[in-house]
Amino acid sequence: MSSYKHKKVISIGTVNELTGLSLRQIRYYEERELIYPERTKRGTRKYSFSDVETLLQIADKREEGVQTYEIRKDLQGSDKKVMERMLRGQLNAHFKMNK
Amino acid sequence: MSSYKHKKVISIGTVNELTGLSLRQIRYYEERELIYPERTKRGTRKYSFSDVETLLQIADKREEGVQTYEIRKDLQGSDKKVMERMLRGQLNAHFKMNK
DNA sequence: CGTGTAAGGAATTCTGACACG
DNA sequence: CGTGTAAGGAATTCTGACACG
Repeated sequence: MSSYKHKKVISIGTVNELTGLSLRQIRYYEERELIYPERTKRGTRKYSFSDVETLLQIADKREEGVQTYEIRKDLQGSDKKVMERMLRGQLNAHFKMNK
Repeated sequence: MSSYKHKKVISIGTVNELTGLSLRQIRYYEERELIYPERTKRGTRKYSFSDVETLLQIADKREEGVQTYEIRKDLQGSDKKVMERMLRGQLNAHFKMNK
């Protein structure tokens, strides 16, 4: 479930190819805390497919002129939704209170 | 289904960390046609999570002393099984002849 | 604020080869 | 056969900064 999508294995150059965003943009969105890549021992950034998806969403918002500060709030909102959904799923699985 | 698992986005250094295999070994198994990484324009190899799994299987076989030639035959055998399984699934979906 | 760029250094990856066996 | 290693070059990534606005 969290295995391939969230594993941080993609280098910034590949993320650039996957998203079309410049290295500068990708690093800047990290600085603004929209994404959270990991670092290898030598300090190179590693991204997950999930990060790539988020970057694609960011690119859309940016084209609409939305500022990074606003985008961060939106992303946190949808993160919360995902968490809630997962939590609900877990609870349902345990207590079998669905339908 | 084929999206994240088969997308070639992982560089050889990361594959080394994920599998514990040396760069030399990883490249050699490609030479012996056990795995098929893609190349970027500049020629660097890119692997998928699926390739990483295959490499893990190769490592196990090699520890048992199995030669690369034999391993290739085994891998092709399991590839065939996977293909058959997928094909059967497709057929079932279309003709609803399951159970 | 968001992004481009030149700068210098450090780490990565590539290939072909010699080595051992 | 399978893997290590030294070799030299090319490409990648990093950071901090100046620029425009």
